Formats: sequence, structure tokens, C-alpha cells
Amino acid sequence: MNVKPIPPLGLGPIGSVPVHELVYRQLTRALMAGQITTGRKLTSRKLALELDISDMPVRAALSRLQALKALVPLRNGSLVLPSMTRDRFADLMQTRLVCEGAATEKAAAHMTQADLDALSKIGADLTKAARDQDIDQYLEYNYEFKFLIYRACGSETLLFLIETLWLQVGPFLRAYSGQFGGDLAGILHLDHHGQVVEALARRDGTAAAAAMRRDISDGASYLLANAEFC
Amino acid sequence: MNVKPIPPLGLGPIGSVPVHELVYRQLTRALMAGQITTGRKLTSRKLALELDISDMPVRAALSRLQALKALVPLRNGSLVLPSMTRDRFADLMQTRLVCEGAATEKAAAHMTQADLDALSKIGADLTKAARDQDIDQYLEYNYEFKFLIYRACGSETLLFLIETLWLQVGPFLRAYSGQFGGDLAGILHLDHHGQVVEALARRDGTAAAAAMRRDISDGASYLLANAEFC
DNA sequence: AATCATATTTTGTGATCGCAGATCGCGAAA
DNA sequence: TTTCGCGATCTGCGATCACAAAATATGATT
Repeated sequence: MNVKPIPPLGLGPIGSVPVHELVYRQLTRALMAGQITTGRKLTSRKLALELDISDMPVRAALSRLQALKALVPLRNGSLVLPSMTRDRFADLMQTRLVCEGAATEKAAAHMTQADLDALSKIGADLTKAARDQDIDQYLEYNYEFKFLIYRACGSETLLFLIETLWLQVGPFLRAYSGQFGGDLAGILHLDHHGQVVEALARRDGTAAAAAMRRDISDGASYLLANAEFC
Repeated sequence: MNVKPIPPLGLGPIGSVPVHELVYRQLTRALMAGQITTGRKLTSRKLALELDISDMPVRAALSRLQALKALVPLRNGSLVLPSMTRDRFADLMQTRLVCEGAATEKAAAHMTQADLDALSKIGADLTKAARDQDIDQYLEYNYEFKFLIYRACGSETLLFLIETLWLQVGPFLRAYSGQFGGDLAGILHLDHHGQVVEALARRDGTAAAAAMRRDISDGASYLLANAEFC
């Protein structure tokens, strides 16, 4: 029996991406970047017109966002970016505490030296953004910092749950950055990020998780005290 | 200026439910009840034909299931109930440990006496089902037992995350019940359910969570050792 | 000016159509 | 027997249409 010669071309698949997938990615990005204000109605026809496509792919994308509770249906079925009440925010942050604490703890065992190096660099950028009162940069680096850790937690499932939480909190955080008038550096009076990095470097998952939880908890307290809710 | 008299009828809205919502509910129920075998391809046309509707509402329902990772897309976009590998199962159970442990801990403060009474009744039914080797009943009561607790955790968000996890594990558990040949009572040699009830009655969230985690962990170990994976 | 009734537009929802790529099956050639 | 080619079918995907309910705008009346 002849053994087949090795397939000469090691090309990957072409993999054309359907339009509804592109719409979905664009919407999630816009959502997490806070480009959509809370209470905004997202109608498939308007969006389709704006994107110059039919409304079918838009519907598919919106359905997925609804399933993740990133959008909620009105009585008539219109989908809207839910307004952030105090209760919902507190609930989301409590759940973040649970999931992100666990992810941080698990990540301690998996972070490579390269990860740790990148992490402390982002941590430095984060501190700099806080000192410069650049809240947009701060939020951006905060996201990168935390997700660099969570991606190393070794659990696809847990990472996914955390992403759905951020999809709900993200819009509100960005909206808050607009009404921000306080002192950003004041949030950092305890450098939780530094403690997280240091604990992760020691492979001390428990300490890292504790520091991360403090960071989330303090941020939540600050916003509950200072931000405007609906 | 005439003040409108109070609307005489305090009836709620009729609230006709769209078809895609009905399809979604039917699919989630079928999924969690294990009526769909892993690896099964769900095509919108076939389902639409079976339900005697157009494939549009089916597409909407499938999109939502895809967003929750209850279904995964093949290369061509067909959606299929993902096969359960050892790794995925272990990952899901690890994440269940995190979320359901936390939910149990939070629930301790909110469980009413009626909840506790109902819980110990379900616990008794559970034990009976195990003695009778009735694995379907066992899984049913197991679901009711745990979600009666989780619903009392006070966190809509956390409950939602747990539901998405069960949507992924549910099908596999039911599939396993078919190939089950062991001794069901053997799983219960430590009565974790009883410990959970007792701890909740004492409002001891920490102990209740610990017992619940043991229950999940032991079940996971048993299945990892005995069940067939793909 | 304020309010109510009516007309117009918006919007969700579902059905149908057409296209293109994927999949499957059958038969011929090696 | 296996493998390859090709036609039929399946299926995802997107566009368009139709309909009803809701929202909005308009205009008349008090």
C-alpha cells in the first residue's frame, strides 16, 4: 500500500466570516468601548441602514447580545441598552468579585515570566494614566491588565463568564468617565495592581486574588458613592 | 381639568409571546432535559419543518443558544451540540464549583423557613431516588434541590451565569444516565445534601458552600472516572 | 393652549426567495 | 476494493416582502 506523500501546501483555511458575525463583533466592541449610551434603542432597521446591509444579519447579532443580557427587550420587543441602577451595578460587581477573584487565583499557577513582565509594564502605564487624570487611558489599561491575568487562568469557561459581565458593566464605566470630576489618583491610594503583580510573581494565588478583590471592591464602592445611576 | 379615573381593570398585559421565544424555550428545555444527544446537528430548516413554521424564528433561537455556547458552530456555520471532552467537562465543573459555591454561601442569609422545608423534602426525595436506582429522578431532584438554593442567593447575575453552565453540562449528564451501570447509592455515601440543608438552617453560609462544593467535586470525580467522553 | 382622535411612520416578526458553499451519494476508473 | 469525479441535495446566509402592533406626528375640537 502506497503511503500518501505529505500534502505539499500547508495553507490554512480561507474562512470567510459571515456578515452577522462582523456586526456582532462591531457591536460588542462598541458596547465595551462605551460608544453606546445607556437607554439607547437599537433597532435592526436603523442599524442595517447605517451599515448599508439588510437587517437580517443585524437581527442575528442583536439576538446574541440579548442572550447575554447585554441588551434587554422592551415590551414590544425593541432591544435597548439597559439602564444601570444601583442594585444592578452592585449585583454585577459582587459577581465580578466571585468570578474574577477565582480567575486570579487560578492564574497564579499559569502566568509565564513574559506575562509577568507585560503585566508590570501595563501596571506602570496604569499608574501613569491615573496621575495624568486620563480616565479613558486608565480604563483601557485597567481592562488590559485584568484580562491579561484572566486569560491565563486556564479556564475557557470562567473567562467567558467574566467577558459577559464586562459586556454589561463596560458601557456604564465609559459613560461614567464622561461625568467624571473627581481625582483619579485618589482611587489609587492603595496600589492594588502592584500587590497583584507582586503576589502573582510569588505564585501566591490566594494573595493575588485577595488584592484583586480589594481592587474591584474599592472601585465598586467609589462608584456607588460618586457615580450617577438611573 | 378632568382627572382620568383610575383604570378600572388592573389586568396585566396580554403579552403575546413571539414564536422565536417559544422555540428558544422549547430548545433550552430539551437541552437541559438531555433530549438532544451530543454531536447532533441542529439545522434551522429541519427544525422549522418539524415545528411547522418558517426557519426565521428558529434561526433567532439558535443564535441565542450559540451566544451562550450551548451550541457551537461548525466550519460551515451549522450549529451542533458540542461533544463533551474530559477537559471541557473538568473546566465546566471547576467553574461550577466557583459559581455555585458562592451562590450557596450567599443564599444562607436569604433562605426562608418555607424554602428550608421544601429543601429538606426534596433532599428526602433525592435520597429515595438514589436508593431506588432511578437516575432520571435523581437528576431531576438534584436540579430542583440546587436551584432552589441558587434562586435564593439574591443575585440575578450569578444565577444567570449558573444557568448558562447547566445549559452546557445538562445534556451530558442526561446522556450519561443512559449508559449508567454503577451503583447510584454509592455516590451518596457521604450525604452532602443533608449537610447543606443543615448548614443553611444554621445560616452558616461557609459550611453550606463547603458541603455544596464537596457534592459538586465528588460528582465530578465520579464522572471523570466512570463516564465515557468523546 | 391643552386634549383627544386620526393619519403616518416606525419596528418587530415571520415567510419566502435566491445564491453559494458544503455535504452526500452514486457510478466510473484505477 | 479503493479512489476519484460529478451531480443532486442540504444548508447557512442574506435580501425582500407583508402584516400587525406600537410609536409618533398631525390636526381638529374644546
